[in-house]
Amino acid sequence: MPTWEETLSQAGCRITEPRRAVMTVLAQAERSLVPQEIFALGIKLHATLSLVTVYRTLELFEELSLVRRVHQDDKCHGYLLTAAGHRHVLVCEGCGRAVEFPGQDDLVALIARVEECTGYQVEAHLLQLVGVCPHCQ
Amino acid sequence: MPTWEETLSQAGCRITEPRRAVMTVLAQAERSLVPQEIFALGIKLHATLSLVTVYRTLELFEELSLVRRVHQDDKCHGYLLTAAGHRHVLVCEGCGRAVEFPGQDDLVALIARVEECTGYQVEAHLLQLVGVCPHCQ
DNA sequence: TCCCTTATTGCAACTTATTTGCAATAATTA
DNA sequence: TAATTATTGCAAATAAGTTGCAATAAGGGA
Repeated sequence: MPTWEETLSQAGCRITEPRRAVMTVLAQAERSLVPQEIFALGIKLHATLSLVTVYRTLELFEELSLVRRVHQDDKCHGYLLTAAGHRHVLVCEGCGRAVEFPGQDDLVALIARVEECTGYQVEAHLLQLVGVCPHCQ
Repeated sequence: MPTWEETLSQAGCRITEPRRAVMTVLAQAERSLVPQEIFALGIKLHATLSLVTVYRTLELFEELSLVRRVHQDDKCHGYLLTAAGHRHVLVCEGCGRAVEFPGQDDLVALIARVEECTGYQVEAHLLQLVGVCPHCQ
């Protein structure tokens, strides 16, 4: 598994201080963060960081699958570092802390059935769980 | 199953032209619509409809579970009329057409397993499928 | 049916979120 | 180290959603 720096280089992108700051913030976060939050934390690491750059960096990172967006009922668009092999997220409604879990298999049967019933061809799925984490219980 | 008018009345809310327009638009839509779209269609039914009212109406309808929000990769917050008993949506990435499907059972096992692994208490889930509908294939 | 109460509406202004153009800056490659 | 060009940050524009408030209209009761 390549490092994020390698992923960036291979895509012909540069490794810069702002990007490093965003990545560090996300790596240290134990919950999903919105751009504003990433900016607020990131500026401590790179004093001239701008919010615009945070947006652009997140867009790039998402294209490269380095981060993923998580959807929440109210605020869409929290960002989370992508963990290898994991595709689903469980977000705590109390503190926003997030854990990832595998769980492809359970969906395969479901998706096959839905495809048959509806005639749709299913290309992707969005599965997120919302709950209360051990800390918040 | 009560009509939406009954649901509104029982909640102490009034049945107004703007609300009727929003409901009609959603009932006739075969895909999820964003507030702007609902406004554009709704103004044909009620000439003085305003976008502000659309937002407020959608908020109310969502509280009363008359409509549901659907999330999409890019644009969050499309709205869809709630069908009874159905909790999941399959959205066509071509035209936005949406169908609903049941599918609780498959998730029960998955959720139980995730709860055990993570220590989280799962309260809700967001499952949406994205695919290509028969029309668009 | 008309009146009265009060929920609802629409306007205008505001806040928040996100995007874009562009000149200055800094990362890489030779 | 110099040259090339991706990237940055500013400022301004755009988009999305919210709020205060006076005017309006729904619906219960006389």
